[in-house]
Amino acid sequence: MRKGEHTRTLILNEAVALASQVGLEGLSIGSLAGRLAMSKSGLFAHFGSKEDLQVRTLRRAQELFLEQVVSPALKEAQGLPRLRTLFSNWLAWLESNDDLPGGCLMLAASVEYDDRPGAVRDLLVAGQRELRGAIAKAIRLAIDEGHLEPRTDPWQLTFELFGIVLAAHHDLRLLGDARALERAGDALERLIDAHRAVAGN
Amino acid sequence: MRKGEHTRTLILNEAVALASQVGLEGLSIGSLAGRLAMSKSGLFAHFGSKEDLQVRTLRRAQELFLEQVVSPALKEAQGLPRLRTLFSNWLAWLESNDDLPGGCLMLAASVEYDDRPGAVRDLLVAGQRELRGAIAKAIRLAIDEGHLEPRTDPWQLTFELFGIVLAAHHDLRLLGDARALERAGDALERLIDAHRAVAGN
DNA sequence: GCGTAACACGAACGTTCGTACTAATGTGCG
DNA sequence: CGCACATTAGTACGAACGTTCGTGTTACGC
Repeated sequence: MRKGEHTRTLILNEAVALASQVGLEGLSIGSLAGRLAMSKSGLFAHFGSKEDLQVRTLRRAQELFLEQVVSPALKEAQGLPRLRTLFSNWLAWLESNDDLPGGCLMLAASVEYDDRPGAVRDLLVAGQRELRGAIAKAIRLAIDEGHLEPRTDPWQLTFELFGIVLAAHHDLRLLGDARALERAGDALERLIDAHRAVAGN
Repeated sequence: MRKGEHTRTLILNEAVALASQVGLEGLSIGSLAGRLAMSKSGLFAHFGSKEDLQVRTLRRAQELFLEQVVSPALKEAQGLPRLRTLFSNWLAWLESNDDLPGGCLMLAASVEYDDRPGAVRDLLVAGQRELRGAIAKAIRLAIDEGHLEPRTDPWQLTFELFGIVLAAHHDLRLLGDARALERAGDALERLIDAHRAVAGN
């Protein structure tokens, strides 16, 4: 009973790493089993289907993102400190190759499944909506704290901040440009600054 | 001699459309042949290998992008008019589902191949470098024309503008958010405005 | 209009894919 | 220790993959 869940977690961690490189569709049960030195059928028994494996893998990645990016930011004080921590954690997440040697799995899967209806896509959309909501909420709190201008549109600013993260991910992964993080940091800071309240922090 | 090239063009156009939905890796010779009502082997004869098909498909997409986005912009006057046209064409390209029912193939392939060395990745990187250079050059010209502040960093601004396009593509495709283009337009305008020279256009 | 080269086809190859069954392990409780 | 069950391995399947080959069938230059 307990052994099973343990190995399943082991499988999912490896699945996250592998899928970040070859994509959720390219993630094959055979190659995953090979990496873990176990049989294909033995691994498959933990999941009812490939789609189930894909969904669980994606959920594991979302968990990791929550643990490493969102939750630590929520421990910071409301307003700009929290907002800044959120995005600096996010940039660190893009760079960290511990769990995701192939880049952010959610971003990769978003492109891969934007045209493929199904459970994976639904999960991606739900996760994205949740994240966007969290960012917008953090912005709203920063407005309430008097850090950002009251006329700031939280959803628009969320959109633009997200774009900077996407650009950083792209340049980091495809172009291997180490300056991408620096550029992203500058861009974030300037964008926030443009919405700063006059007497703000 | 001529017949062959004609059908090959037909194949590549269909390949671009299909690959935009399922990715360059998901693009299978069998399904592509099925769409064109021709045999798998007959289609394969036009390309020495699958990688060759992938490379040619990507090149065709790059051609289309040049024709529909970059070239028309180069006909505009140097400076902000050209820069604005470039990005408004780009946003229209993201939206247009004529040739690319599954979104921009280059953006999809960038995520798919950011970890896969080979001819496809090399072509992607080269195309991206070329595009970035063209944008940075357009920005430099806008500075020379006195439209943008001289202290503007062309590469940094290129990075940030590109991020807005990425965010638009993401929201448009994954979330199906129709407001994405509007948001992107606002963001682009405000970003350009922030770098506008005091006596600028 | 004929001959030849270019083109398309169908069949088959070896592999790998996801999945289904069955048999042999291994684990943990009484 | 031994029983019951959860967990792994083994094997087999049909389908799809990229690729090769041999053979018809068109199109085009002379």
